[in-house]
Amino acid sequence: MASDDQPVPVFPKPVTLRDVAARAGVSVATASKALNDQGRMTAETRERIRETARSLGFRPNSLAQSLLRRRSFTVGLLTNDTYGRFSLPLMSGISDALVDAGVSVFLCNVEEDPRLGQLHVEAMLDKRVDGIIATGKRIDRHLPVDLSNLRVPVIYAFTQPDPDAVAFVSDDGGGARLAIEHFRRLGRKRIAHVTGPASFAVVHERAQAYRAVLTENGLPVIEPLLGAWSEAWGHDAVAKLFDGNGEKPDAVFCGNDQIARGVIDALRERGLGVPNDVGVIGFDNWEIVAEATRPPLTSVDMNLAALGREAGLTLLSLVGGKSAAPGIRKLPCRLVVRQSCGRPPDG
Amino acid sequence: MASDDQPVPVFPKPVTLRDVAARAGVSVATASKALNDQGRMTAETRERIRETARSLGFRPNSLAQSLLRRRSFTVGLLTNDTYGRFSLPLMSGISDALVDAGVSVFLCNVEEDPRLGQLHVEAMLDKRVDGIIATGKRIDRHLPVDLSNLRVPVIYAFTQPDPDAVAFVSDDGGGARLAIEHFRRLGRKRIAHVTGPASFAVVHERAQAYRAVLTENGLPVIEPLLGAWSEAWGHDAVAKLFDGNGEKPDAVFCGNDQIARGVIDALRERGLGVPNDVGVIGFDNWEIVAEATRPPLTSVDMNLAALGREAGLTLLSLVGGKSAAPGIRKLPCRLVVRQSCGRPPDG
DNA sequence: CTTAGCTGGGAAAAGGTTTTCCCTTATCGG
DNA sequence: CCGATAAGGGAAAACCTTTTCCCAGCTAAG
Repeated sequence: MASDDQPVPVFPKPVTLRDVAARAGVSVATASKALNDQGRMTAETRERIRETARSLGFRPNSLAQSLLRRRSFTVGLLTNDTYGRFSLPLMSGISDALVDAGVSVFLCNVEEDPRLGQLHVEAMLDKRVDGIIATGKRIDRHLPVDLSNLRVPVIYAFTQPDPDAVAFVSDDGGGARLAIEHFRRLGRKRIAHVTGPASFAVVHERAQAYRAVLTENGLPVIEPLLGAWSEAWGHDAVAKLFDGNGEKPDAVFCGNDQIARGVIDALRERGLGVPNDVGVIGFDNWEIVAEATRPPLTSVDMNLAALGREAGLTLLSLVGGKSAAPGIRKLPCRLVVRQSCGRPPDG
Repeated sequence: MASDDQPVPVFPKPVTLRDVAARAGVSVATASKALNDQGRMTAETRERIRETARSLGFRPNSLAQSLLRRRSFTVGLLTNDTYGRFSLPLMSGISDALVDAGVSVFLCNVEEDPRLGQLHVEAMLDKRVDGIIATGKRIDRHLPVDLSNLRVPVIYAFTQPDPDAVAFVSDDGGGARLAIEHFRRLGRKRIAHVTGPASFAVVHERAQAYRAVLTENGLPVIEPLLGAWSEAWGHDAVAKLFDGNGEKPDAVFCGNDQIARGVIDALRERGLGVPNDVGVIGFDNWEIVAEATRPPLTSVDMNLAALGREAGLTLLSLVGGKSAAPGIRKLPCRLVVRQSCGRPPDG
């Protein structure tokens, strides 16, 4: 009585199926059936109910549906990639694959904190997610959580904790091949490889592909230079490659775009032109870096969005009760050609 | 009969409160009360029920709780920041503020697609999110969706669609002040400003602060150079600033870290040393860029995680029925000092 | 011994939807 | 006109939890 005027904004009560039914003069059962194309009734009744629902702005309460169907139409995405460089493109692909099925995605960044990971996983399970997708920064950089023996299906993207898990990763060996073959086709003869630390599995996988392609083609193999994933390392590596007395490389395949950036800067400092004197290819195709490089950097793209799509669709089929063979699925990379290797294809 | 052996993994049925109650020999009502510290019963009964729940691994079904409480303990985060450079730190802050309240976050990237935006917002509302946080790439870069008159509270972070909305943004003017004051304290006299396009509100806000601080201190104002948010523009801007005949700047305040990067590279090409000849400060403190710059870049950090925290907490109080004054809340930036201005504070 | 009051615990409704089963009425063939 | 059948629609259970009563039994005061 004292205060009819609330300053707090009051939100209207959602309209329920019951409201629709009452307004249309039928039972909730009939209303439900009308809206879901179930049961039998005259076309007019069905249409009348639908029209009523429309005019009232009825939207079924997903919580009630989920409770009954034992499916929440949500999935969880776990990541520890703070800046989202990998996980966001992945997320886009996943979301893209799932949005049409009406599935939404909980994103949880667990950093490297097992406690936080545990907390988020429990929150997801309590919310009855239909499944979980776990990503890492790299295939052998796992999340600080144990997801085995959960009550829901789990899919790994860009990481693989154990051989029995269902995992989608990029074919890094294939990506390396793509790069080296590209150099070869352009006539490059002495191709070097500057990459990240030995502690990463992909470093070895790519190095192996690098050696294989060169050997297959009778080109000299320069022992890959392992270092950090940084620009600074790219810079230093150029010193090792170009400051000696031996024959100099005419191409450098880099483990990521930042290394490539450092390599290009260092080459410029030595008066070597890219792409004329030396061709450079990066990895990751991190557009914001690759495009800003001078010249714009040709780079191997891991197709993360596509990878996310596949992971999303597979999770969906798992949720639907189908089974999926355990193990790794490698998805192909693609080469994005810019101007750091010379002779772009169309021009 | 024909096939007892399913190859599909079968997930165990979740244990319900009913199971706990049956096992403990009480009614579900009593079981519920025992677990929620409600109602009256002997301490032994309560403990027995709790022990039973523990041993059975009971976790309450969040969907059922939500249905009853009319709160889903989820919020939606809308963004159009594909690479997540801004939205991921924001997300971390939000998540951090909400996880203790048991709230999970749906992340939706709507790109620039109104249809996708609509789709995601409807999915969120159907899932009965308790509220929505909308972010943009910049304060005047809005999402392609209309969030007014929704059934749930909405908070904007890093963007503000209209003056009546509740919005949290960084204090870009204050950030600019921080940078210029820093230069001034270090004794820089001719401070230039190279920034983004005129179409961004923050460009003007920062430029105004830039002019104000210089004027207050009797230092010369060099008309800010507006261009793109790119390295290339930073590069070009140096030509405009340093290739003429007039007196040269001894400091450049840049609109983002990429511009700063371009500026530093261009200065180096002209034989000008950073920080000795020219000091440089960036904006955004995008660590992966700022730290890789040579020398490492001093940069204004927008405290996005803190901003996300505030936004999250405010949304929570709004959901709790409290009200929040409409309008913008500006949160302070901070200056992260590295080596691009000379004389770091401690050493 | 009666009655008020407390204690421990349970029955049932509520939340919103879907689905199964049942009932009523109309239609049709004979 | 009778019985069978189909058509249209409704009642109620189910999903799982919380919360509001309510009841039975006991204690203590009068």
